[in-house]
Amino acid sequence: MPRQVDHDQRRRQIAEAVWRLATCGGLEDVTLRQVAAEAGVSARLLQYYFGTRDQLLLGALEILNDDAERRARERLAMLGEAPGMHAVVRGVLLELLPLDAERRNRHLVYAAYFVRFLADPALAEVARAAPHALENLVAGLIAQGQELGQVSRDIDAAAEAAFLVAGADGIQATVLLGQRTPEEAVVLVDHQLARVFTAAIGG
Amino acid sequence: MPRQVDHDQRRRQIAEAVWRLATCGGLEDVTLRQVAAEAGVSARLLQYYFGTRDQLLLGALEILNDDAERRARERLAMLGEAPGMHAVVRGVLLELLPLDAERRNRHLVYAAYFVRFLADPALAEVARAAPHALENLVAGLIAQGQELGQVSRDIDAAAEAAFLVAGADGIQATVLLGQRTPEEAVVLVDHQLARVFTAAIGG
DNA sequence: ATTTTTATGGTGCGATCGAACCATAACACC
DNA sequence: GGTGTTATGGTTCGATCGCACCATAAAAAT
Repeated sequence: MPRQVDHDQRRRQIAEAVWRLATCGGLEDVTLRQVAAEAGVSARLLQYYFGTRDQLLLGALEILNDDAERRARERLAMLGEAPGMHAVVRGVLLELLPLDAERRNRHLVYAAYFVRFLADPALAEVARAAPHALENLVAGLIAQGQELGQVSRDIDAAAEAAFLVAGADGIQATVLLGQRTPEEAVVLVDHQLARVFTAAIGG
Repeated sequence: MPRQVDHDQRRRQIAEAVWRLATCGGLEDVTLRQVAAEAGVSARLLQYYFGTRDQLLLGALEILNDDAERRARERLAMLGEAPGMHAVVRGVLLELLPLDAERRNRHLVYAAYFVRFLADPALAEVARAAPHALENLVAGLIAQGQELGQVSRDIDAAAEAAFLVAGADGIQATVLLGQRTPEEAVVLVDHQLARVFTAAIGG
């Protein structure tokens, strides 16, 4: 059935236009007419595929989230088999940094949506799940590292995971603002990881 | 001269209306008419005191920054004389957390402006200075702590300062999103501080 | 072959936006 | 007591917004 594919491709084409506009001028620049022009379709099509403007913003965010999760899984799979706790945690944290255009734009879009997350319940639900799941994932990996002797028993896995994720998130913002290069950001993350994991970086 | 006072009070009154609207719906809700209604003045007055809408957004941000710096100095001064490195660093980091309505609203406004920081050069300049200055301040305090024997010589002051500030910034976001209570945020920051500073919290 | 569904473009309407413009009290200055 | 300057309200205009509505070609279903 090529129909569902076409349908999803159209939605993606429109969603990408939303992202581009949001990264440049925030959500206030994401007007139906501008999105239509950016996507190269008629404004009527936005209504057809998404409905109202709020639903368009919500839909574009859902597609972005799906992309983020899929790409993260791909990159983690590229670490090879049995990658080791250190490498996996590193991979998760690096996913939060704007190391390439794709991740940079993704986090810019999240920033544009941020304030709306607090007011709009529908958006809040979409954004609520991800960060907490990330922390738990990292906490679990650190705890596993403790059982394998790669991490000291002295450290609090949950507290350390929360601060690592939060730190990566904060460093992300500084990179987006141009106050730090992506390379410097990676060095900072690795510095903290080296403290938590006794083994060296190269697995 | 009561005139300058009146002038600044009017600007502040209008700026506060901008902040309130920005925290609720982002910058797209900050329309001239809405700001005028929220501030209880006529729309004409916004033009009189700020000019165009862009200048209004810029002016409101400058007033917010002045407030932030002044309040931070006040709170740091409240630590008493000779507060110790640990307490000062803690005070700086806690200033980044939304521990009360004032700081919460302040960081919400920053979040609403964030994307625009990247596109608008005038706004970028206002936002560029603060974070880097904070990191350098914390790095200097940690280095002082090393000379006083309160901090181990093994740690990298600059790298640790950067990650502490970034971590506090990331934790701030989780608190704003309601994923963590302010109390939990303080615990997380203190956990990291206790690692860096060998002495106990209570100075 | 006809009828329904899908996919697309265009147009128009009421509301709102930013900003320029006009009017005028209140006060300052000489 | 004129005479500017400051501080304020109101009105209006062209542009744009979100969106409802209408038309229709292509495809699917019957």
